[in-house]
Amino acid sequence: MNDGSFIIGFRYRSARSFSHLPLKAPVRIPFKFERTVVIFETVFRRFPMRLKKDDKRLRILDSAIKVFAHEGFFRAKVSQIAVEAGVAPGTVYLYFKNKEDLLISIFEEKMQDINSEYRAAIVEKRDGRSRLECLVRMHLAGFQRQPDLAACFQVELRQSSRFMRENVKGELQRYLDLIREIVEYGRRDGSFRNELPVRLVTHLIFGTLDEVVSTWVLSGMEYNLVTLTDPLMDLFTNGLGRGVDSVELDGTVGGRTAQTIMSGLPTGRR
Amino acid sequence: MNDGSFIIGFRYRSARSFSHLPLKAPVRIPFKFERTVVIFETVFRRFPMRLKKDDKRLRILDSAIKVFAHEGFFRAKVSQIAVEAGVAPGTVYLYFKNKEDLLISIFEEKMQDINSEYRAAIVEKRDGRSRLECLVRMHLAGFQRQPDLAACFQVELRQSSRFMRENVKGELQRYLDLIREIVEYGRRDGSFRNELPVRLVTHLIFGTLDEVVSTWVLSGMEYNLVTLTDPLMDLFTNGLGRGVDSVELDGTVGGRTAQTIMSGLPTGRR
Amino acid sequence: MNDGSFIIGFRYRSARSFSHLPLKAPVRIPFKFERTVVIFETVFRRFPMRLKKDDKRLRILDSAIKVFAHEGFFRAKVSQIAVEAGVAPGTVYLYFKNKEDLLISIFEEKMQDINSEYRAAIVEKRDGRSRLECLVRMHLAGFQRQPDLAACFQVELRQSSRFMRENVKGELQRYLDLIREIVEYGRRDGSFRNELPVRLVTHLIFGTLDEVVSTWVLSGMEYNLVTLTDPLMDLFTNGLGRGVDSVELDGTVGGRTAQTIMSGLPTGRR
Amino acid sequence: MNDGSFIIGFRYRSARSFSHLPLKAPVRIPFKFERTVVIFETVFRRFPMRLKKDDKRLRILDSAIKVFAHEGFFRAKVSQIAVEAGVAPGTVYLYFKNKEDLLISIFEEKMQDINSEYRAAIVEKRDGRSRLECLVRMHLAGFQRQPDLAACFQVELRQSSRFMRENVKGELQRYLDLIREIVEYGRRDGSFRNELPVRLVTHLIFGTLDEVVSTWVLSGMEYNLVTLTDPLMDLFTNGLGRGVDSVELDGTVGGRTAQTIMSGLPTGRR
DNA sequence: CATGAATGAGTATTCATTCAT
DNA sequence: GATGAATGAATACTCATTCAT
Repeated sequence: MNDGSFIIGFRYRSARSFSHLPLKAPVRIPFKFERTVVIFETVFRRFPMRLKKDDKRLRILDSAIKVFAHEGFFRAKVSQIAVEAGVAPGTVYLYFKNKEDLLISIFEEKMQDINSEYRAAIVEKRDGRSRLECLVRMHLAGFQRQPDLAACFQVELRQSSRFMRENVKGELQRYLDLIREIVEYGRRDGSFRNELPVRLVTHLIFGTLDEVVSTWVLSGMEYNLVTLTDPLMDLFTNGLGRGVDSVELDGTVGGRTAQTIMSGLPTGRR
Repeated sequence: MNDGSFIIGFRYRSARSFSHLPLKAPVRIPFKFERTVVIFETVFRRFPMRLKKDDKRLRILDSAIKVFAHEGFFRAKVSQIAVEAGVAPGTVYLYFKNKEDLLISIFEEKMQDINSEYRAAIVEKRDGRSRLECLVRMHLAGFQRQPDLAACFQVELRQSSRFMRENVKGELQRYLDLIREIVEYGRRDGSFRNELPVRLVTHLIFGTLDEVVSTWVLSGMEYNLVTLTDPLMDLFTNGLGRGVDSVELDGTVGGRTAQTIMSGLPTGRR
Repeated sequence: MNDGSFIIGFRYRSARSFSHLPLKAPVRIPFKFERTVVIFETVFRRFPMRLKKDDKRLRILDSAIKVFAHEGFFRAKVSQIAVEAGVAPGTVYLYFKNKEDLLISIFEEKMQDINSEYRAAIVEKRDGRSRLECLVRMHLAGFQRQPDLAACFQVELRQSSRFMRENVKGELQRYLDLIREIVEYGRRDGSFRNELPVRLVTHLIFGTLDEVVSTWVLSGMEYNLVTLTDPLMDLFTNGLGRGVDSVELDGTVGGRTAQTIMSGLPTGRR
Repeated sequence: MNDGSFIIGFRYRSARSFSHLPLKAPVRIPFKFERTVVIFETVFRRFPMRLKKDDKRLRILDSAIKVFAHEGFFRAKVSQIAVEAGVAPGTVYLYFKNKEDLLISIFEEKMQDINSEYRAAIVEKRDGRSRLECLVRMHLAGFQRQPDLAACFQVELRQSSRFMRENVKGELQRYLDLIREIVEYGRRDGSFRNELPVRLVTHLIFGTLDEVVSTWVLSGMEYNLVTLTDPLMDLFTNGLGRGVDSVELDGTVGGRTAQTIMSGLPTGRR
């Protein structure tokens, strides 16, 4: 859809709504449009900004998260989402192109927030291992905090073939990039082995986190996800192996590591 | 719309009906009828099809795998599956309760085969590491051999809430059990560290394999999955941390690495 | 979509349904297809022909005529048509692609009948004037006999832009051709003036018939259309003029003509 | 979809908003937003639009003509009309009761103008034939000058059942009356035959003009309508029959022609 | 067992119209 | 008067499932 053309202006919406933005192009307008949107609206607008509309849009998006999480994408009814959001069904279509756009938007916008937030937190850590631990912890904590969003991400999002085809290369890719950068950073600072197949490691990390969260979602979200951070970090960094050679040299290493790993695991789960 | 092409024959007509013809040209049964159709159904149509029932059931199941993989569960039409299988739509319901049952059955029956086959192969390996490698290799090779099944397992199967709720504890659980047993076996024979959180390790292994296969499916299945076996095994056993080789040279490195790795962790949390 | 592949079979319909046809290609299958359909089904079919289906299709078509005539195309509900035909709404879509296809089919099939029937009747007349009168009479009588069809033709059919674009050059054009042929025939046999602008005359005749029928439809179909045949023929052949020159030569011509013209007109209408 | 054209403004946003710009390029307002859109809405937007109300009402009416002509009544969107007129959708409802009222108003008001104008022109002609010719010429020229209006009249107006029922007796009737009066006037002054069935003649004239214009509209308005005036007048006055010239030479021809014409008619019917 | 014509419940989406600002 | 965001009624069409043959 995006053919590089510019669209300036938007449906049913006063241009002024964006006047509070610094407006460096491109500005994504989250309505029905599928193109880059730019506004050169520069001067002398004195009427007040009404942000209630954004509120409405957000309410619809959050309702969609809730309904998709509980009903599943295909079973979810747009009218139900509208009711949850306290709007009429038609209103949903003022803000989203269609039901699938709703699903895609959930992913894009929430993932965008996640990418920004995580990246900001991660760059403050000074070594690869800390960065990885930071990511793991935030990943688990984030889904724990927003279970419906977790359900959407882990299950429903995969319903959309358009999503699968187009968006893996979008925000999700940026998430994978973040992981990859952490691995590469860790490789350089000596946290991780130098010869690591980076792409595969990225899959290992993401796949494991994904699987752990999926299992948590499907199990009814009954335990604390975040407690898995430490043992996961241990697995990531040390693997399953006895560290055969080092153990041979120093039997105590295993023991010390063991304590570290075990601590923090929910006892009930094991 | 009429472009001068000819359509001969009809939908919902078993493709099998034409199997006695010397048809060399690819015979495609349309779901959308936007193609030329010709029937050479000329003679002696009364000889019975000698096909065992199980054959028919299996054909339907395999058609379902194909169609689900290509169209997605919700977009797949039962009539499509029937045509691919060379039966009437009603016939599908002689063998399966409904569309979802088809999906569940795919998983249950194929997974059962996989569980049996893999287990048989694995018990022949005499140590945990070999067993894990055997599993990884079979997992990757298996999906590589049956891409449609892979697509079903990785994506479509998650559509069914009934599946998600009931069947995770079925054959999939037995697959996870197989992984867990391998890990425990390896722990006992010294292949793996003794203190491993087994369940988490299982997720790490399964999640990684899952993610690797998913990525392969979504990337268009263009590369060779099986070649990932060795690097994956390395990651599983050794993790990301700097490790073994350097340890051989300098026993203290292991310790140092451990310290380095741990540093930066919020002390309060450990 | 048409990639040159062959598709064998058609939707939900036994090929035998067409076995009663002489099957000179092309055979229009009135389902969802938008292409010519040909069957080379030649031999040894012993099962009985079930023509009930055609009956059902016809019932739907006739219901559509009735509902379109009374409600108008856009206001007509497919479900209403189904109810009138005594079938389920979904059944309509087994026989017609969509609502507009229903409208187009009404026109095409009924117009086809009309063209065949009228042409057959007309060729038996041996001079242009008789042929024209035959056409006028059949046109008026035909609509008089089927008022709902008349309403469809005169009003509803024009709703369909697809109709307007594509079908004016189809069966309707064949009707106009019939008129044109009559005019040309009459020109050759001396019934009509030699220098007539044939196309314009065709419009004059068709437009007048159309207008007369439309007026009749819109007036509530309260009077007898057929009685207008003779006066219309007089107008067509003699025009409005006093036949100035001839009248000058022979005053009686006007009178004789007058009697001819007036006879047969419904007195109530004038 | 993107044909390189620029569209300035956006949906539901008054095009008028841009009327103060030195816009030379054609400004097309999109209804479907599949084009590049740019807004140069930069400055001093507070000067009031000095447009009389009647001007606004007229602009809406003219937009409606354009949109109805291009889209058809049912497919036309009120919002489309509003954008074309440079007003908000709600504004349309300040001037017109609803969408259908818009259609009716087009007819009533434009037809009123036509009736007045034509009548004024016609009364200046001193004999029936000249009057008829004047009407034919004005009819053809009028539609030629306003093709959108022609399309509305010929096609869209028939969509409205309310129109068909109520308004045929309104301004359209006055147009038919005008024709009838011309015929009667011509009858009295000897231009036309005395015994003409006036109402039928009115249909003949109106139907022919209507058909000729419809054909012109549907053919893409590619030829000059007005040039049809003379041949149409000839047809109206002289009909199709062999006539005048030969009569001058041989008075008996008229009789013979009459006989020839009549022969072949079913005697019983006359 | 097989068939496939018929069913009819179910829903995303549109757009004329309103009314608070 | 003018606006345009919000409304919500209205409906064509699909397709899983059934059951008479």
